[in-house]
Amino acid sequence: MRMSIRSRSVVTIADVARACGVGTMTVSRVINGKKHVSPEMIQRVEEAIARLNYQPNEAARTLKGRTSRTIGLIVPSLSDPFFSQCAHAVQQVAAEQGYMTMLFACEANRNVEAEELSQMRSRNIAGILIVPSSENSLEQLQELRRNGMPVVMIDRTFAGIDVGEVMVENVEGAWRATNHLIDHGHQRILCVGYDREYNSISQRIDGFKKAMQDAGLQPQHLLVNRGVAIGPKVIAALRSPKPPTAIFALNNVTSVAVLTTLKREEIRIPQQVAIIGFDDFDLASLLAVPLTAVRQPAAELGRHATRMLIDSLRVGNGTGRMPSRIVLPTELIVRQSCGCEPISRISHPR
Amino acid sequence: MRMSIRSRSVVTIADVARACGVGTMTVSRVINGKKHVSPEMIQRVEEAIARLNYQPNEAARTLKGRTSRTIGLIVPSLSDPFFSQCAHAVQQVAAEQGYMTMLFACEANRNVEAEELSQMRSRNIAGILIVPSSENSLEQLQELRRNGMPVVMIDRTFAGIDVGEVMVENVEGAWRATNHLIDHGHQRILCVGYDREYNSISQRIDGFKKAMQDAGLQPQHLLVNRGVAIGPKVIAALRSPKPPTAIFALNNVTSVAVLTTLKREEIRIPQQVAIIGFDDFDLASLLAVPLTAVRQPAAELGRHATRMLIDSLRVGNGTGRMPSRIVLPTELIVRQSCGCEPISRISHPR
DNA sequence: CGTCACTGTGATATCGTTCTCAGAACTGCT
DNA sequence: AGCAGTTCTGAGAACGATATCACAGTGACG
Repeated sequence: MRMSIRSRSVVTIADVARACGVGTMTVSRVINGKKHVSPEMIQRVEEAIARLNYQPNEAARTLKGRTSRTIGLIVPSLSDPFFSQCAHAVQQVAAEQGYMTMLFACEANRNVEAEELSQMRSRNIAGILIVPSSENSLEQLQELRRNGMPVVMIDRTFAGIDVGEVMVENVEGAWRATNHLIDHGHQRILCVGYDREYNSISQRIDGFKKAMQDAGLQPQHLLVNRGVAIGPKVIAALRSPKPPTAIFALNNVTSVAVLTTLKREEIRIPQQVAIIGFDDFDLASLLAVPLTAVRQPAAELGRHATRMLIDSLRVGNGTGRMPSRIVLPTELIVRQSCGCEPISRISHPR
Repeated sequence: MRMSIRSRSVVTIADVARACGVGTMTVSRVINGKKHVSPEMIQRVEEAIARLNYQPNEAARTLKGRTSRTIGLIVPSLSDPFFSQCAHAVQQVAAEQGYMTMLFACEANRNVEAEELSQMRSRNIAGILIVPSSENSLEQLQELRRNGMPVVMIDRTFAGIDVGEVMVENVEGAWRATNHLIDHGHQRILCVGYDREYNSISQRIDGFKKAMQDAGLQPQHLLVNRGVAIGPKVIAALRSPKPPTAIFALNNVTSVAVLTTLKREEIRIPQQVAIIGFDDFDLASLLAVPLTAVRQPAAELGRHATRMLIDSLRVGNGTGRMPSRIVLPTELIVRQSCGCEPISRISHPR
């Protein structure tokens, strides 16, 4: 009754030790590259490890107190290319540094986000990267911080929590985009978007306002709650007495929603209304009217955040220190939806 | 010297037991919903768990032999919306079933894929979902299978390995797309794509061939290796003596590459060349010429695969049984790049 | 030659959980 | 009463790795 059908092939450190005729500690020291092992012993052990195809059991290592060498990443969604690019970069950098990534898409569901955070605690996650979706999980994050868990927020922040932050220059980006429209002679510009509760979005709104006010123009806003169809409201605004002649869309999904509606209503861009979006995407240049957009360096965001997190794991294994802040620049990618000539006409084709 | 600066707040099962004045086994039984615990005891323990904010340590559970309740997902890339949608669905279904997802994008790098698989072994992953990128890791997968690890392949398979499979009807999809072009009167159709070594792609090629042969037409192919720019080759073909009048693109990235090139060269779609792509994407309808494409149910693929995997975890905890196979249907989304009228003209707007 | 510092090695305890087994208390049945 | 079969409970041994401590050996230095 002792032998199972298949021995499950679990080679343990003890097996390796036995094969070498040494103690487990010697093997452990070799695995972890610690001092106080003679060269020939290292070789002997390494041979045995290779021969037996031994791999350390991470669960045991984690249990014994070592960091789990796994970082958690929470994003609102993977369908949005901004987040998926970001996630990809995170995963890549983490892997380079010997960390695994545990990925969650919370789909902006508050309870899910909370559940995911609690799962992470359960699993001795080494650190957390999060594009936070709601203030509801702030308390939980605080609690994790207090226990020394490093946390880095990406793209958005909430006040009053000492976490690392990696953001983009939202104010500048929005300011530049708005100015570009103003330079085209637009005076009535509508700022459209969701989720004004996120500071990234509200920063963009600030940038828009500033540009308008600097030009002595009256900013107009159309901000709706998530789940509300924004298209009809845009159409309504366009049919009002003094309609906007340009639209500034505050993010990816807003741009797409607006473009879809404009197309359905056969409203011509940029003749009837110009549009600039915040957050560029791959296919923007292949659209019916190539979209002028503020490019956010999504992958860079992920890379920086991951490095920041892993750095703080390295140094701050004690109390988990050093919340810091990185702000990355954006770039205005001029295509045609703003009213500019096709790029191929004014510069070299590409 | 005993007290650390912060006690790290690790509430263990023993703390809960002590708080209730019972043994740890009783608490364990309550946590796992096992029999032989009195109702009032269950309540007492549950209260203490809530009060102390206790959460079981997954590392310890995993070590003790329980499944790690984590599944691994390997996809070639997250930038491709097909995979990111799929990944999202996986993550969602897994979460519903109480499993976490460990996500990897191997970026079609053979060594990375191998490394990831070995990491998974190390971490007592309960099961593996993979969109395989190369035959190189087949052996490793076999090895894992032999040790009772459930494996489900998504979208592609390789012969000679007994894993679960979730695929789409590639042959039918390609056949239908090709026929649609033939119905438009096209006789010289070029089938373009990468990665012919994947069976999903080769099945699409088969479907294309079959449709052409059924119609008594000569199939033409343009198949290049990954990393090769396909655009120039397409242009060359279009400038040949008897140029194709339609293109069938074998996947997402091919469609986009071809569209980009056609746009740059100012070749009109569908007048100069019609195009249908395999694998639809969100923005296809907003493109300069809305792309007719074969829609693959990416999310469904992920969902089914995850369910299959988790089912096999549930039943086959012994030897890891039941490789099975699911094939999902595709759908031809007719837009305008094939030469059809705009949808809004021939049916209700949407 | 004794003390010290350092290298190389292994026995043992420990991490937090669950499994095994054993016992206590209670039933029901001869 | 005696015995078997429940239900409820807990002590102790795992799981596989690492930290700690102990000990032997080797020079170095006074």
